[in-house]
Amino acid sequence: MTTTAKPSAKTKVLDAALAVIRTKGYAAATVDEICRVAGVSKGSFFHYFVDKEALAIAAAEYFSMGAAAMFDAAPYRKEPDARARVLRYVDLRAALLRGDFADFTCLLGTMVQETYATHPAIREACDQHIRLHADDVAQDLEAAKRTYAPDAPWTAGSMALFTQAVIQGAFILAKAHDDPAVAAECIAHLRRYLETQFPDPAHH
Amino acid sequence: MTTTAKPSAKTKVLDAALAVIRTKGYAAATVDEICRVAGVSKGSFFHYFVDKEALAIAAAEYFSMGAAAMFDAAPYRKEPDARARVLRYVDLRAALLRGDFADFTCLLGTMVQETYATHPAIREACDQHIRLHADDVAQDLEAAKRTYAPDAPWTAGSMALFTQAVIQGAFILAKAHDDPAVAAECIAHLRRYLETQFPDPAHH
DNA sequence: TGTACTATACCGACTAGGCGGTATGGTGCA
DNA sequence: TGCACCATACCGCCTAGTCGGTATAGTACA
Repeated sequence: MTTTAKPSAKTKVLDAALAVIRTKGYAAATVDEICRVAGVSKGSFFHYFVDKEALAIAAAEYFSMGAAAMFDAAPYRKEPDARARVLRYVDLRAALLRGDFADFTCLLGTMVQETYATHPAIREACDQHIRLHADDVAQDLEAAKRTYAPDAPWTAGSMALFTQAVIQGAFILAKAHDDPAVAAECIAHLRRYLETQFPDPAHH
Repeated sequence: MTTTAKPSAKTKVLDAALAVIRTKGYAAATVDEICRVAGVSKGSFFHYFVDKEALAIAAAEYFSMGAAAMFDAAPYRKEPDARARVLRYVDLRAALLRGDFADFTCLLGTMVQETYATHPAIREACDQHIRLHADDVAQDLEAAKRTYAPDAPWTAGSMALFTQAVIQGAFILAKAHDDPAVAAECIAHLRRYLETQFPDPAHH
């Protein structure tokens, strides 16, 4: 994709919003700072977004669409076996833990923590996009379940949400300890759980 | 304990801070609102806390100590078998998902998300207290591992952090979907994982 | 016992600055 | 000429934090 040819002011604001909000949260992210980081005037900002809350909702969608495009284009998608696809998805999530926290942590999880009670529209947007991604994961899980664990006592949807919970929680612990390695360990446990729930006949 | 006889202004502020920060996050929680909820003047607030950041750090400790006392007094602590103790801890975490989100979600996870980059002292306090609790869990896990899974490829410490990650992530998903049941499902998966990692000879 | 002094707990009006948001006007392109 | 886009100056409110002060209780000493 990389539509870096002519980044419009709107796109620059959205990119800046991702960076700033992921670093300091929604409430502490000021419109002025987002404009400064975007290299855009306040007039431009309010030309595209009626208020700060609207930016947050747009940023949630922007983040979600970007992530979806990225996962959709990832090589693991071509893996024919559903079980392997699930595990490779988890491996990809672990491999993404590089660079600053603002580069790999989840905007949705960060925002919803502090807005769920005060900004219902933001909460709703975060929920929607988290579930959009979880549904993608659930499709692979469903396929893998049919083949490898047809009688498992959980649904693919529930397992998909669990994967997202582990990832979100891993981000929190990593931020707290200031070390992405903590998140990697958590994802390793998630992988082990999935392996046990989808017993591989080849390794039996 | 229940020293509810004469709640000092300081204690009232700390209780109010827990409620307000868990509802709207650190940045959006204003000193004025915390004072209002506490029924205390602003003068009292700054008599006990040099600034808002100091309150956050004190609140982290207050929350942590309260939680530690609660878990320490919980009946599952008397369970002689370490494996059962671990599982009953998880069951307790699930049982606690009652009432408003501000009643059962974690202050530390909420605060660290939005302060890790901007308030190092708060980040440090959250990390310290998360790990304090994780260390308690790790002790039971270590004992269970010795008996039920001596050759498992993970450490008790790593597994303890994983349990906390699942719980933190479960809170995020529950807030996003506005339904604590989501968190309960996640914790059920965590329980299943622990069961597989500590194979029970009785059920074999 | 009474009195002077000190320390601690607490109060609420106030300030200075930062905040989200607005008003107005300029610029480039159809 | 009109419109989309962008810039700057500005506004009013809200914020964390300050400051001068009061109430209460304990202590020292005659």
